[in-house]
Amino acid sequence: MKVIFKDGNTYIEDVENFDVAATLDCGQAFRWEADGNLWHGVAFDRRLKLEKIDNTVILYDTSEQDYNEIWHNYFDLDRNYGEIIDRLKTDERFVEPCNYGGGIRLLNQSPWETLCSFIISQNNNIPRIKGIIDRLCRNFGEKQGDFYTFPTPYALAEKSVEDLAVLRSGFRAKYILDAAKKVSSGEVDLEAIKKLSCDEAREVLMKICGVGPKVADCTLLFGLGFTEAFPKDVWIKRVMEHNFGGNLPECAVPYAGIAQQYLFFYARSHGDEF
DNA sequence: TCCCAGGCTCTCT
DNA sequence: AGAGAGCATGGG
Repeated sequence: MKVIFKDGNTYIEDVENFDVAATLDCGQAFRWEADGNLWHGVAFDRRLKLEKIDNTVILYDTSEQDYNEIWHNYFDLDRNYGEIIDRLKTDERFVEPCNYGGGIRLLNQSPWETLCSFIISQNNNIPRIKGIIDRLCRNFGEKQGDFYTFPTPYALAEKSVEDLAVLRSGFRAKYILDAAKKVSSGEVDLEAIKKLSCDEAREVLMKICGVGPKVADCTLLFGLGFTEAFPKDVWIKRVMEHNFGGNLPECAVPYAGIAQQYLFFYARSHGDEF
């Protein structure tokens, strides 16, 4: 991999295991849209347009500083996915999922946005999750040029369930507010729990009303860097039943969250029995 | 129309 | 501890 800054763009050349479309559309983040081969979205209060041409990922209008401070880590470019995939493939059942989804990279997202987004995700479908998050940003985020930032927990903590009716998020509104209150008050310190063990951090997150094991594990995995977190949604539960007898094989345990992404992506398009 | 969605809380055993 | 109802809303 080689990173070049030229004409105001960032070019990531010879990049391995980076399928831009799969990474942005596999259900780990909800603020990315495709316009043909070009993807655009917002993360960490910055707008980004990107696409992959041949084996180069181009981040448009991105300074060296933004790349170094935001996008390099956001796209998890320090991780060697090839090694992880090789290890997973020592178990036959991971071969097809890895071949199919091996271009998915974990997005290291903002902890608060991740927590809030996956609270909204519960018992919901991806198109509607995106719609609710879009309305959340438009109504309570900050307008910056042609986009809206993700609202802070402080901005949301002072709102009421009635205020949030514009989101049409149903029973989840009260959960969003409880999360906003606990995070903004420091009762749940999203930075501090990065230093805890995965189990301890999960326990803290679950103090929020509306955060159970699944939402907590998504937050741990996509927002707090715990690759051993293993979110179990309806798809993964079926995959685990049908193919793994309920337990992950040893080779997947340290990277359970990454393995989970491959299994989720594969199962959604191929069905859960393989 | 019906079923379901990247679940969780509450209640009842 | 485990099972089941109810939850808001709208996409397919």
